[in-house]
Amino acid sequence: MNHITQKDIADKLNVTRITVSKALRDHPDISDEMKKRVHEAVKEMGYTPNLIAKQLTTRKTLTIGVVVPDLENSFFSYVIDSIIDGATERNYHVILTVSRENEATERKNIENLIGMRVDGLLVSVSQSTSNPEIFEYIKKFNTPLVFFDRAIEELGFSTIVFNDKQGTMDAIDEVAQAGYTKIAHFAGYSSINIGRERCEGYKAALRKNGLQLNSEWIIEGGYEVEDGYRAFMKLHEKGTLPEIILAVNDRVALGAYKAIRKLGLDIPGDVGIIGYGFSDTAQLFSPSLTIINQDPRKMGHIAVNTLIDEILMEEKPENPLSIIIEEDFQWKSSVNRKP
Amino acid sequence: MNHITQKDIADKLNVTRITVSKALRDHPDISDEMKKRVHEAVKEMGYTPNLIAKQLTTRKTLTIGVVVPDLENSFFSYVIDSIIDGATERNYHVILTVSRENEATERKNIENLIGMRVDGLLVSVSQSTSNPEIFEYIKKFNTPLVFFDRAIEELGFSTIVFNDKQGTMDAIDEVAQAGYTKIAHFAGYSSINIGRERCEGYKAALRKNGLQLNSEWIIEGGYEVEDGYRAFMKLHEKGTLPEIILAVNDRVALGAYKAIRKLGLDIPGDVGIIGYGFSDTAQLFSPSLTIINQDPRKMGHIAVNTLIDEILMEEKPENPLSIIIEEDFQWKSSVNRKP
DNA sequence: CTGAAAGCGCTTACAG
DNA sequence: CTGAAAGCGCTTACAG
Repeated sequence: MNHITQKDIADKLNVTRITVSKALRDHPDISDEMKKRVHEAVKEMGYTPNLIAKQLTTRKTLTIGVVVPDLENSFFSYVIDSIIDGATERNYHVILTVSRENEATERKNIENLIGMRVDGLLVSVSQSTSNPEIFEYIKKFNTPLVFFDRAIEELGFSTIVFNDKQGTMDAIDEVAQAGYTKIAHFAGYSSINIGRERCEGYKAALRKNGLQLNSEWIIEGGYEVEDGYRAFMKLHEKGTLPEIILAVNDRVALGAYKAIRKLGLDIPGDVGIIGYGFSDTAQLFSPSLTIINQDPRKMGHIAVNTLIDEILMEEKPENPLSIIIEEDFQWKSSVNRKP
Repeated sequence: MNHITQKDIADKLNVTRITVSKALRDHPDISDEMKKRVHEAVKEMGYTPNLIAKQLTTRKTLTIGVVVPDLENSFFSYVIDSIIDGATERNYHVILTVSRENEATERKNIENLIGMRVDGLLVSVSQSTSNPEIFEYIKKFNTPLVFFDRAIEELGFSTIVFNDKQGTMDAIDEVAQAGYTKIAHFAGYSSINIGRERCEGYKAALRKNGLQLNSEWIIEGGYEVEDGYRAFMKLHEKGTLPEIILAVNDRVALGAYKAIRKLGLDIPGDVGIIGYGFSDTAQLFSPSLTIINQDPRKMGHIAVNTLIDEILMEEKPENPLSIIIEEDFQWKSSVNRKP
C-alpha cells in the first residue's frame, strides 16, 4: 500500500488539498469544524506527512549532520547520545556519519550531508585531516558548522574544546598539595595536539609546585593499551617507581593496570594512577580510575545547542564562538588520599 | 550564497536543464563532449546535487532509519558503527534515533523516520515495548524492517538474535570438561527474556554435565555493577566459594571484580569469572574477562545487509528471515585453564 | 472561510 | 543528440 497524501484526504473530504494542508498546520483560515474533520481522516487513513516534500518546499530539513572519527570510542558515543538528545528536544533529526580517522571518508561524508541539505553540521575532524577545502566550501554556502573536541582553527567556525592544559595542571596541583612529589607521565607522541598539551600541562605543573622534573619519568609512547603496559614495564626495570603515574588517556592507564597486576604490585598501594576520561569509564576500572574529567555529555549538549542557535539566527554571526570546557579532577580509588 | 542548481549550470552552458540532468546521470542521450562541459561547470561552480529533490522524484531516499534503546551501551554503539559501515558500502545513509528504553519515544522516533520516508528500518526494541501497533502500521505500508538483538516475534518481520542459551551451555561444557565442578550464577531477574534464557542455559548445562545444582549458588539480582558487588558479598558471607561465577552480563561481572578486590581475593586464583560481552570490553577488565562472545559487528553487519536486501527485492519476501547468531566462548585470563 | 497558481529541484517517459 | 511536459507531495503568497 502506498502512503496516504494530503490529496487522498482532500478527495475523501471533498475539499481541495490546500484546505487540508492548511488545516494540518492549524492555519486561521480554516474552520474548527473542518480541522476536526481533517484530523479524523488523518487518523482513520493513517496519514504520515511526507517530510521530504515538506523539506523541499520549506528549504529546511530540520536535520543536522554529524561527523565523528570513530564510534567505537565511547567518548564519542556518549557525545552523540547527548547530541541526539539535544537535537530531539529542539525537533531536529540527526544523520550520523563516521570518518574512521580517514580524511577522504570525512570529506565524502560531508559532501553527502551537504547533498542531503542538512541545516547544520557538527564535526570532530579526523587525525589525518589537513586540507580545509571542504570547509571553505561550506563557508561559501553559509551552512552553519560547529567543531567539537577536534577543531580546525582559523576557518571562522565556532569551536567547542576542552581546556586540557589547565585540567592537567589542576590535577597535579591537587595531588602535589596532598603531599605527592614523585609523579611520572606516560605521554603520547608530542606530534599530536592532545599529547603535546597534556605533556606541557604536566611539566608546567611540576615547575609550579617546585617538583623535580625527571626526564626518565616522561615515557613517550602511543595511545593504546599495550603502550601503557610497555611503559610501566620500562619504568619498573629502571628500579625506582614514582608515587603516581599520569597516563595520557584511559587506554594507556589500563595498560599500566595490567602491567602492575602482572607484577603483583598494588594500586594504589604501590603506585597510584591518574588518567583522562569520564565518570562511566573510570568506574570500569578496579580500583576505579582517578580522572581528569572530560564530560562528553556536556560537550555534546553545548555543541548541538550552539549549532541550532546558529541555524536559527537570521544574520550569520559576526564572530564565531570559541567555547572552552573546563575539566575537573575526580579523585577515585586509584590514588590514595595521602602518599 | 545559495546552492547551485542544475538550472544554473544549464543557463551557463546555454542548454536546457534536462540536458544537464541527463549528462550528470551519464545518460546515453548526451554526447561525450556535452558531458565533459557539464562536469567542468559542476566543478567550477561547486554544484552539489540536492538529494531531497532527487528523493522526492525517485521515491527512494537511500536512507535507513535506526532505532536503538541506548547509545551509552557500548554493545549498541559497536553495532551502529558496523551498520553505518555496511550502509555506506552500499550507498545508504543512516538516521539514528535513541529510545532511551521508552516506548513512547520509540514510537515517535519511528513515526519521524516514516515521515522522512526512510527506505527501511533497523530496530532493537526498548525493554518496555508492548504495543505492536506502530509495527503493524509499518507492515501496512510495506516499509522493510529488520529487528536486531531485541525482537518482537510473530509480526512477520525478519529478526537477528543471538543464541544465548546455546552459548551459555557451550561455555559451561567447556569449563566442566576442564575439570571445574563448582559453578555459581549471578542471574538477572527471570522476568526479563535475557535473564531467563541465560539462567536456563546454566541449569541445563549443569544437568548435562552431571554437576550439582546448588540453589544457594544462583543469586538473582539486577543487571548493574552494584548488583554484582552485592551478589559476591552475599556469596562470600555464606562461606563456601564456588570455583567459577557466571555473571549475567559484563556490568555484573565488574561488580564481582570490585568485591573480590575489596576482599583481597584473587581472580582467577581464588575464583574465576565468566561474563557475556565482546572482545573489546573483555579487554577492559584486568585480568581480562572470559566471555561468552556476542559479536556486535557481526550482528550489525548481518542486520544492515538483510535489510538492504529486502529493500532491493522486487517482491516483498514471502517469509521473513529468522537469523540466529551463534556465540563463541573466549577463554581469557579471568579463569585458570585448570581448577 | 475556501481555492487557484506557482514553485521547491529533481527525474522520467515521450517527441522530435 | 536535445528538449517539452508532467509529476513527486508539499507550502506560500494572493484572490475571491
